[in-house]
Amino acid sequence: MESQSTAPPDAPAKDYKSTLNLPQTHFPMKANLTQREPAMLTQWQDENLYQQIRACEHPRGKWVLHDGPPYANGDIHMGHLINKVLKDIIVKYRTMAGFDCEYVPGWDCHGLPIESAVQKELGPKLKAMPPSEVRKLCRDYAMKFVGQQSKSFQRLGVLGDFEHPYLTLSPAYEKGVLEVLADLLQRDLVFRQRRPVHWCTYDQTALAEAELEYGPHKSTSVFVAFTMDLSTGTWPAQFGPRPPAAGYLIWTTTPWTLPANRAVAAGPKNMYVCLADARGEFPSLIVAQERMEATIQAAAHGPLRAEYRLVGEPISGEELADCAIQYQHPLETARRCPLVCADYVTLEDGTGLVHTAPGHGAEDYATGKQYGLEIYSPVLPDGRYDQSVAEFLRGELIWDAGVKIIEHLKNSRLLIAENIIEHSYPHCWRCRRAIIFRATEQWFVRASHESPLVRQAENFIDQVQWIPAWGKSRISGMLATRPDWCISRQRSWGVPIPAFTDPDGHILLTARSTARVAEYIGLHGADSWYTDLPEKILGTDCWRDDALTPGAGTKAGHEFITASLRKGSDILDVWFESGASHRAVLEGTHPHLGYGADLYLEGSDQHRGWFQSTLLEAAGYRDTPPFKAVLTHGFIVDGQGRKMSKSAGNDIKVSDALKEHGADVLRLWVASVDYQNDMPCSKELLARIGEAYRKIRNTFRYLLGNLYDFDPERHAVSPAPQSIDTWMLGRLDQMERDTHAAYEKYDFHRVFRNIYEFCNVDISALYAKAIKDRLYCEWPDSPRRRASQHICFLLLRALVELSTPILVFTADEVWQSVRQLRGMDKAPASVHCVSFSTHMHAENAALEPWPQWMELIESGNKQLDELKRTIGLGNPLDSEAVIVAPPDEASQSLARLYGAEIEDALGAGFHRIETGSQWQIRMVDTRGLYPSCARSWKRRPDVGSDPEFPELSARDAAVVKRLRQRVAASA
RNA sequence: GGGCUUGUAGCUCAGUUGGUUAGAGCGCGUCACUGAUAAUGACGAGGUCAAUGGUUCGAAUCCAUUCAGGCCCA
Repeated sequence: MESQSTAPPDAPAKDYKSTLNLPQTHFPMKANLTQREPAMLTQWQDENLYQQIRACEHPRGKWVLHDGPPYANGDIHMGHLINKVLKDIIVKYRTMAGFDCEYVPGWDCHGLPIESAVQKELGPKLKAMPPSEVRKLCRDYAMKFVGQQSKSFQRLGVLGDFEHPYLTLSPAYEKGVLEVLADLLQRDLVFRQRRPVHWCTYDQTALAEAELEYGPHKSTSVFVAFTMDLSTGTWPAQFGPRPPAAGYLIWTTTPWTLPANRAVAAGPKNMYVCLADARGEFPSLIVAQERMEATIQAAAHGPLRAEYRLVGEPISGEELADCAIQYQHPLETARRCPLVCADYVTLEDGTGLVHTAPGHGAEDYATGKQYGLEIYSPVLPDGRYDQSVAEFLRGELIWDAGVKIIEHLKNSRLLIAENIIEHSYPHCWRCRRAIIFRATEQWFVRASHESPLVRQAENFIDQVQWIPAWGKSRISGMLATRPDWCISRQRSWGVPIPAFTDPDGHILLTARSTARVAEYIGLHGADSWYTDLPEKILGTDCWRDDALTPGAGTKAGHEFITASLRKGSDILDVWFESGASHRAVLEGTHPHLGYGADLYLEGSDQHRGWFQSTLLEAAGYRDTPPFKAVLTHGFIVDGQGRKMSKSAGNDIKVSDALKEHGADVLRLWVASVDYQNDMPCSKELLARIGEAYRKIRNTFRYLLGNLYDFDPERHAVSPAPQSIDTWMLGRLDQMERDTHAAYEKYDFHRVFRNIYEFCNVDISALYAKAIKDRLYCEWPDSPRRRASQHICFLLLRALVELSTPILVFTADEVWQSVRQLRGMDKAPASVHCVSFSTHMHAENAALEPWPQWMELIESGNKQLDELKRTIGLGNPLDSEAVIVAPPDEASQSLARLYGAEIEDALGAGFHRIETGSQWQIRMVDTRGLYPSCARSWKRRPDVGSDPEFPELSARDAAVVKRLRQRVAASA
């Protein structure tokens, strides 16, 4: 007798489960990526998958993404991950789209961080070691991290020529770097000039910003009056009548730099006033209005005990400079120096007038350059004054000179006040001693705004596609304000600047000599610069060439006796090295890739870094840009949008995330966020992506499971026009086109959304639900079932293809199951060797009139929910869909045509058609109306129509009969 | 402080040239199914569109300012 539930536990009825076509697959639901991925990776490497892909046909030709070299230092972090994964997604997509995309990974191997790390390990032993020894240790250090990072990148599923990466320490690369330098020299774009650098007088070496440690330091600060030469310029009327004597009052914490003073800087917008001594005994003083009180106080307690007070009106720094009154140098009475304007002058302390020594400070240097001041630095490497200073200071250690200078100023009655202050000051990271700024000779590339090189670079910028578009304004802005490029570093670990100096101080660094050294280093490596003799490197006893003379002039046809030459000890800025990769790699070590890469892809910080150095170098000697497009990504931030850092404790380690989620989940995360902005990442977010991954994986599993007996060659059937199959095909077509468009535009989060929502909504909630009955219950070969299987096959194929660039492991895992399907044994062994299916499905696809049915289905679902809550209707199969159609014949026949599809889409047991004024649907509880079929669990009036199977519906009875016949026939 | 840039539901994202009641998926809550089962389905609740001021008949959208982030500089 009828029971209330569909499958009573104690039902005596026959078990028809074995007669159903239930899904069968070995594809596991649980991904277990942490184990499976490394195993797949090993297999890829054993089979040399990358070379297999290279060997495939690539009908659309070469397309080059040129890798920016990460620094060979430390473990990889999330920044590396997004960069490499984005690159890999693009390379894989374009490969599957028919392009020949060779991916040559590179590493930046030279530079300070490695050298510092090695020096730290060495400690005091360092001093006794020649550069070539240090360089060997640096090389070992770099190579260790190249190996480590290479492994990590590959673990992320990145495919490329990891067997033959490009390394900036390889002789072939170094050769390319020097060739670029030679080309720039050829075009007169390299020059030599003094510039202040951080200098440790104890270790007698230049230091980089990263080698400084800021800590408290006691300095003697002095207020010094720089006597104005009132015979120059015009005394400003606002200050009242011209006094007999006056001075610019400066304040400094480094009195030892006073000998190198070349100007006084005023803030152009600051207001300046004139102070007069109450007793008329001392010169008037010019100071910033805001510093007036502090100055009067200081002067009152200073050695002169002067009592200053305000006279006249204030004027701006700009106006003051316009008065053009020079001053007498405090230590060289014959020298006259100007008052200039500088934006960095602050009013927080001092006098608002800044003592400017262009040879002893970065800002002072900039001001010096701007006003054409002498970059004067009379300090020797050991911290003693040279012979060019006042006699009483010659040979004096600068750290001890302060006292003498102050004494001298006191005697000249120029010292208005002095006191000891403690402030934060840079110290050498190695010896912990205070450092100084000291101007030394440096090599520069002419890259400031007026330079022809920058004009060419700006021209290039217009020809490049910047993604996102604002990258263009960003790099343009940087280029417009940049100074000349200082390319020399006083270091050992890098590519030497191949300059030679003869005993008379003539310097040899020309296009010709550099090209010669490039060739030599290309053969013997840069180490040979440190070990081999000049005559061997240059290959001649006498080299006739242009020379830089000691007086900074040039001399043509100078004869350099090579045996007497001294090799320069400077190396090139590492940015110069990586900026030459277009020459060293694309035209050098991998010439088939060619100049003019299709794409550079790095973090947006590289607008100042690699993009710019590449652009500048190329602009120095090429007519076309080094890249056709530049794509940038943002930086990782945490769940709150704050930057990630170890100290903040919100950082996520790649190794941890990999251990927890596997590479494909991390790759899916990269694809899921809009990388053009900051990319939020947190444990929570990754867990969320893990769920998305499982949904996609289960969709694959469902599709595979229902294809266990399907042979696309033999069973492919076009779906009936009214079938939901046809709608599914229409959605697939739409989704494929949209996803390809998104890939083309590098819009990976749109790719992700398309795929994910397609799995969730179109397949899982609608299609898979609707075709369950026909797949499970119909005769295996029935056209209705085969048509749906055909669609499942197309869905599977499209989904696996479209997700391959992102889910590189899972897609290949799915692919192995696809190959096991009937008739698929000829498919490529790896999905990575598959090209995208070119056929879209539009010709068979039609979405109409499904939007209308979707509304009915939505309404039906709501009613089912209502029935569930009110009368406890659990299973939709225990309901029927009453489709109410308008009375016209067209509507009625439409309803008859689609009725069964709507029934299935709702998971209902039966449907009827009624006539009404407008389209409607009504869900009816049929538990008291029809019996339930023991096989399909559908409640329908035709259950029991076959007397032989009273518990089955007509369709199920027929199928079971046929099965019985087949079993009998085969027996 | 300067250049570039971001801010729409708990999360990730859509929101065309300004135009009804701002959308999706996930997550969350409730329920159902137990023949996709450590799966699956249904329904539901979530938003002052960062804030303020302006332009407009009308602003998430245009303008200004502010706040909070990010990268690069100083």
